[in-house]
Amino acid sequence: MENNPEKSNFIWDIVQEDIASGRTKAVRTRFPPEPNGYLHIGHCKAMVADFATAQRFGGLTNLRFDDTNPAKEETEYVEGIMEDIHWLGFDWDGGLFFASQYYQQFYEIAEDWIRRGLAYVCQLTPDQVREYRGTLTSPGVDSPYRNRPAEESLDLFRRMKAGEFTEGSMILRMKIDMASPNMNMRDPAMYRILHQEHHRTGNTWCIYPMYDFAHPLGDALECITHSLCSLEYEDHRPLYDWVVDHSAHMLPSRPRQIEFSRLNLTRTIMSKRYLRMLVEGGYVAGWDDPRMPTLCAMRRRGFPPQAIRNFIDRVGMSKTDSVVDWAFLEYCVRERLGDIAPRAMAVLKPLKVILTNWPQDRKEALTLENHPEHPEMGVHTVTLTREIYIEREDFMEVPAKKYFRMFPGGEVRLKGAYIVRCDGCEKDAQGNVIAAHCTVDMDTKNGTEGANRKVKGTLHWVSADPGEHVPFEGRLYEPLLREEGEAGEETLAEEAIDKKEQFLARLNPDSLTICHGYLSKRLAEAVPGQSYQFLRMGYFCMDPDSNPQKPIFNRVVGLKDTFSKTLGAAPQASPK
RNA sequence: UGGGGAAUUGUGUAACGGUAGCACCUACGACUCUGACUCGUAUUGUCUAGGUUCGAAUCCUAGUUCCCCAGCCA
Repeated sequence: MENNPEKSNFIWDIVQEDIASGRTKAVRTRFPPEPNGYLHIGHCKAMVADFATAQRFGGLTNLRFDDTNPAKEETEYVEGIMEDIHWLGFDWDGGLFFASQYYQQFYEIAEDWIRRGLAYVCQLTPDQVREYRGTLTSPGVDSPYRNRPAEESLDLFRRMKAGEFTEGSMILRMKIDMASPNMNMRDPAMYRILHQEHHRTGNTWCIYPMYDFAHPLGDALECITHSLCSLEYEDHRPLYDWVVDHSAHMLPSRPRQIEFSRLNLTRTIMSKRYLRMLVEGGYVAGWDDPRMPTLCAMRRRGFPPQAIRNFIDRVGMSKTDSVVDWAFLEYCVRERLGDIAPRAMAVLKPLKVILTNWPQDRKEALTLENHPEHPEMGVHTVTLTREIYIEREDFMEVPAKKYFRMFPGGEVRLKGAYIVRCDGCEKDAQGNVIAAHCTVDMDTKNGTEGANRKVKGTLHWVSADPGEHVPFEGRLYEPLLREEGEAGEETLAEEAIDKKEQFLARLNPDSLTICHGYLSKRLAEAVPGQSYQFLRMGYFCMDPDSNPQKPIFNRVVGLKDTFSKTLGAAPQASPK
């Protein structure tokens, strides 16, 4: 799909031109995550941009961990990120790299710059640096250290490296232009002192390069032709080019940065900071809580990787700020699962139904197809007994308009079994319906001539016989955030409330619903990670925390439901 | 009030001076032993105002709105 020659995008057009002009010989891209957290759906767009662009032009993609800040980075994340990339079906055919492996080369370039008067050691305090930087509308002021002799900076820089100074006492800065209208060009920091153990280089270094210095150099060192990144780096591009240009004599190539818009999703937060808050504040069960937008969470929830790739491909690539509807992702998931997920019957919120004319001990095995469109996927059997469970919402004592499920006096088909007529229901002392009574039309068994009679409704069901079903826990998910403009959100406009509170107030209290139901017995053989379509209820994936005593299924996504909308539209008098 | 970007239906994205298309969403209908799937139909769009042109989403001019930038984060 990403190689469809019919479809292009502005990035591929640029690459194409670069190839045509001879500027680019062999396309090479890089995917450069910082190992300071888990990848989320937003990263997929960058991943597809990087990997698919190279694939399209027969090039290679490097995986490069941008590990220039030891304070935030951990090996755990390196491993998680690699797992997620592979899960999505990508491979770093260009090789695996770490920015930290270039520390020595970066250092040599830095010394070269100092000698050439392109960098200096600055001993302003962090606060002073900020003051000297000026503002968006007023130019900055030169640091008093800006024109110190190169030998002095060189000596200081070497002693910085040797660990003689404390964190924050000095930095190495590029000497560009403190009056530049582009804030990034106002003598940006190249190196800061960090007495921190690095997850790969240990204590070898105590000075660490900044992104703006390390990234372009890493790209150039790896002969990256097209360095793709998100829009907020647009005004770093002049700096990116400056860095490459001023060390060109020490670099093998001249990369080009191209920016594209990030992926945003409705009712989803993508900021690492807020995601961390959710995890650490206990609002979710962890980084892989199925409500999270992280890839490990989506994997656990049961999103097929192919669906995510299709989604990203369809969202497209542009420079327009955009927010994609969550429903579009769900569509892609349904499309994929609809094709590959075996069908099964499971009742989420059970209501007992007694088939009054069915003999007490009669058990009848019935055959159900595993997939209506893929007969090669085979069949499975279910057992009909006198007492069964149906979905609570499939029964109404007083039927709503256009309701063609079970109600007294009405007929429905039990999927794969018989047509039954409902005769009435039992209630408890509070008036709640606790069971429905039906008569089976014995001439309508699935597959026989009599079954061809048309009835409007077909219900899924599970035998109530303990030997014929498995109790399970179903976890139903909704987006983590409330609908935009939903009731309760208007209060958030108050300036008085701080950002964190505003965010927490947007949390959807109904993002997780747990229900206890029954699986048809065949699902006892399910394994974690495997997805099924529970007939009429949606796609479900067995959770890794499942055990044979208590299977747990996550609802990946519901089926498209046009009926409940019409039901919801017409106000109902009937109690829940 | 500095600099850098972006504006095409409710959403996302095409159209590269020549019929504004596709997908999602929505609505209605057909089909159906899943109110699913599938199929069909329909509504809604070029930020504004000028200009160039036989012809403008596209080129020009002026404006409007939105996003990003003042980390020793990436």
